Amino acid sequence: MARHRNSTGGNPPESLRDPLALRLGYQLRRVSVLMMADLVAALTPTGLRPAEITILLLIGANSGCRQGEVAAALGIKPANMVPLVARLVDSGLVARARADGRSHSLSLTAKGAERVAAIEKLLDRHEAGFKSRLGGSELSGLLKSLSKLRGDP
Amino acid sequence: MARHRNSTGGNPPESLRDPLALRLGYQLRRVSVLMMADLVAALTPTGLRPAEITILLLIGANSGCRQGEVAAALGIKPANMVPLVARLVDSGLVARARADGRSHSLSLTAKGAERVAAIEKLLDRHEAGFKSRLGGSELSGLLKSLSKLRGDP
DNA sequence: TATTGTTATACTCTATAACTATA
DNA sequence: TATAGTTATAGAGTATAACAATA
Repeated sequence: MARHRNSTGGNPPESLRDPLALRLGYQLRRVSVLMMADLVAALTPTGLRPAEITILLLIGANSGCRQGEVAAALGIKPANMVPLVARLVDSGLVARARADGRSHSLSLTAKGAERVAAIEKLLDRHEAGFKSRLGGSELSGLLKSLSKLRGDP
Repeated sequence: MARHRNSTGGNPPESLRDPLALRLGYQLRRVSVLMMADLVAALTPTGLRPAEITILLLIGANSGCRQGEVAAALGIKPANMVPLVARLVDSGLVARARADGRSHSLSLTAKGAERVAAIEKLLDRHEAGFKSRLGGSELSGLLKSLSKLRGDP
């Protein structure tokens, strides 16, 4: 049951029918991948990856928090936090102190705080490019919908 | 500049401050990951992965389309299509025919068409669980916003 | 010469299991 | 005994480069 492309000499269709257009999960993923690729490109000059900047931002807003708290908040497995945090410590952006012998408390160094300020601006610019595609009041509704999808009441 | 958790005998805060709450890209990604995990769980009985079902759905809606068209429509690299399509062919779900010696035209087998019908129902149920978290008219607005973010005018 | 598909491969992200040490 | 972090490793997903065959 083929489409018999060009079998009658007609022009081929310019694009395929899209059965995924109304699939919420698929559309979310495509947009997420698109924004992630743009973010990675924007982060290139910093030498940091997306997961690392989320860690930096979270520590910046919660100085002295424990490593496990950061992992839980970001949905990162504790085992995967280890090399991420180690790299941030090695880069001189994060200070790691023993909190009680079995837990680490994390905070930004002065250099890390500077870097976070620069990253915030970079993120503002990165997101502005996408937000400009939305109507004036559309963004807040979108964020609210996303929050509901995550399970917030 | 630590928070001095419990240093005055107070209770620790139940959660961290979230500097990512208003970051569109981050919130999109968290929801996308959440839905993807639910989808993977829902797909377990089928033995198929998300990328494979998108290929099946696209072929189902565009019988006879070329492999490269499917790759382009789904944002999959041609090199990565090869093992995906091969597995679907081996499973007896997809028929691959030479279209013009250098291109393959793809279509569903009878078994593949049956499977797609079942998958559509499975996807309906999967997405219904999330859509139920949204208000009545919220979904269409959300899909429209996502379409704009992808660059559609 | 440009296009379609393929092969091989490498890199990132994520997941699990087993371990150490501390409470 | 439960918790926090660590180590090692495996898997999935995705990326590039080089190639063959065909238009």
